[in-house]
Amino acid sequence: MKISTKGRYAVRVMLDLALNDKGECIKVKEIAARQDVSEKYLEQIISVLNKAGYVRSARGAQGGYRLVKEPEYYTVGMILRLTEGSLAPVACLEEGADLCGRMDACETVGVWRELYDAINKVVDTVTLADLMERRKEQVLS
Amino acid sequence: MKISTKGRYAVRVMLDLALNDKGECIKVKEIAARQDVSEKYLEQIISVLNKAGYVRSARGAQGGYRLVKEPEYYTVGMILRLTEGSLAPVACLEEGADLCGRMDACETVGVWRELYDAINKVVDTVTLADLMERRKEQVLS
DNA sequence: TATTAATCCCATTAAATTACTATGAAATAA
DNA sequence: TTATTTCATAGTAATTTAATGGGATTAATA
Repeated sequence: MKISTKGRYAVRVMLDLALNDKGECIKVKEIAARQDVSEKYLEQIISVLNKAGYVRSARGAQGGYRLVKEPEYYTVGMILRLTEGSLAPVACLEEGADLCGRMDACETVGVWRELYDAINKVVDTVTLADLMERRKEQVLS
Repeated sequence: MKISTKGRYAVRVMLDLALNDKGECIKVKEIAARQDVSEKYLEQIISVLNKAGYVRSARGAQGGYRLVKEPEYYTVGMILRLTEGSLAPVACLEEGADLCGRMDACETVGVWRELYDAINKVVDTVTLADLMERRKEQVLS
């Protein structure tokens, strides 16, 4: 039941882009340095964000990335689902899952559904803007 | 963010013992047949439940397992934590985790903590007795 | 136009985890 | 004493994770 580095790093990349937005492109190298993670690995992760249209890239010298929409727009859930896949705690709850033969006899699927709902509720409620706000509170205290 | 078969099977084993309790020992072979999972694999899982004192074993012919306490006593959370380990979505929230250097600067740990709380709330609220009850409702409908 | 700095793309890999499988010893009822 | 069961430990194939590496492409700039 762990979120992988891929998902966690993706959230941190998006937040980094939001926090350091000065109207210019931000390079992977900068993000990697600030977040202290492998540049090459971040490259892969941000490529997923790029293909999904969450960030826009500029190639060549002085290139880099920026968020396409406002920080209010992106929820942690969107980012995690994109990078981690479904957040369902069991495969049979995934959208488009081939239905399990025990489904109607299954006494446990109910808990997993509740768990799934609880997880979704949390991650879909928090946006990048919320995380930015929290940071400000941290700095003040 | 998946619960492994180990954790899921453990819940099913415990529930199977609760549902099929007739005052006698229940053999792994029976449970494996009912739940349609590998006997040998279940043996390993139930051994964890045994060592934790959740079930009691009787060795030899006519041996088997039974729940130590009432189904009301066991929450899904207890069983999952025992078999899966901590349900924390990130390692730094685990009890006894060596603290991350970025902890105080970390803008994301807040969401993970909320997620952790939400997960714990669900799994700690549901007991085996609740699952037994749900099953009855399923059969009636 | 040449250089430099960046993204883009694809392949590889070491380590860990998952989900078993196998073997055989030890205990106990009949 | 035999059949049946748990107990303990080791092995293993497949998958996933978390990267690393090499090189092609693009674009600003000197």
